[in-house]
Amino acid sequence: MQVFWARGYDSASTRDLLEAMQLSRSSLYQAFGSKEQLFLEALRRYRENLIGRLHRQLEASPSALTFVEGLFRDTAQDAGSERAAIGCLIFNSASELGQRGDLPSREAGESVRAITELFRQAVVRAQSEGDIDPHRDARSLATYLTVGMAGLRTLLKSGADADEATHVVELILDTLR
Amino acid sequence: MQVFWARGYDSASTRDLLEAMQLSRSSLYQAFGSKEQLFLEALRRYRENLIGRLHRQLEASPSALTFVEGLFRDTAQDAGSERAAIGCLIFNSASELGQRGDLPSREAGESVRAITELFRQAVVRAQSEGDIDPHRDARSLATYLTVGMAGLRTLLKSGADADEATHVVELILDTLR
DNA sequence: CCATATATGGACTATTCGTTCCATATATGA
DNA sequence: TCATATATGGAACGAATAGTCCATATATGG
Repeated sequence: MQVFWARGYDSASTRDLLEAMQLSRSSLYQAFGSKEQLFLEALRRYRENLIGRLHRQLEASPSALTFVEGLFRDTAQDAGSERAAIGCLIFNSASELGQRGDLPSREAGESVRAITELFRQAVVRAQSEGDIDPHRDARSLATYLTVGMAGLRTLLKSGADADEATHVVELILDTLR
Repeated sequence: MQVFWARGYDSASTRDLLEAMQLSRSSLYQAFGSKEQLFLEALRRYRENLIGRLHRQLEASPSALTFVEGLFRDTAQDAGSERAAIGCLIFNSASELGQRGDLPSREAGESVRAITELFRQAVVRAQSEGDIDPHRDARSLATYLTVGMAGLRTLLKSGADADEATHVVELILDTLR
């Protein structure tokens, strides 16, 4: 998974994948059938891990707003790190695969939508907690947060420092209030 | 250039490039020396075209704010088109090449910064025109717009429709006012 | 018109790509 | 212990990869 994560779908070679998985060639094709299938499994697993973890964090948070704030601030603070340079597999894949119509492309789109859905739940809860105006459209605000996170990740990849990223994050979060 | 644009740096094969440029193998290597050099030239040319065009649009605009608004709204309205699926070479490259340290990667980062600089000029002018509070930090607002555009492009690649994108764009633009 | 310089077509490297195949090793169940 | 199923290592596949080379075409300048 880390191989697809760091190098992207097309550029990840089967040799890299075999080495990372400590697996023989035939074992991989016996277990997954193709590079495409392996990618689909890796992406789904990444998504379920991510969404699951974020969901638990959201539930454990004193308020949905502080969860969103913490998520964005932590991401910004990560500027310059190895993690920030690699980014997020979901946004990486969406950017690389675009709308090319095959299964990996559609799966990437689905994963972006799953992130938006997570954000939507957070927004709805923040509305019920009085932190966001309940009359505002939760779905649009959620998509806005997805756009903010996707853009932030691209900014970090372009080499922005933590200061710059943090200022931007505060501007993004201002919209919620 | 369209080849790098549509397929990315790594995945663009020399054969595709030759065909698109109507050029023979030896001619390409005589003229550019390597695929990397060719990419650098293509990216610089794309950037100068883009920045130049946006600069002219900005100058021709009745106000800097309407220029920014028009740019974002037009991009959102493009949802579902071929153009939107391909995205922007600069953000595509920044996302693909990340911080991997080589020349193409650094050039992609520079190009993102060039976009931010264009936005900064627009913000400064909008401040002088009374559309944006002059006390706000123009540089942060400019980076915010870069993040908004990068995120918007990722959203469009993930298959969002024009309605969704337009709502998000209005939220992005609200921050300026 | 001829000599020289540059541009080009296309065959040719060596390597890597994703995938298949088969012979052998290991595990499982009777 | 033996038969059978599954997992694995490694060789091999044809196609595609970036890049090189040379012989020929084309253009240029005297």
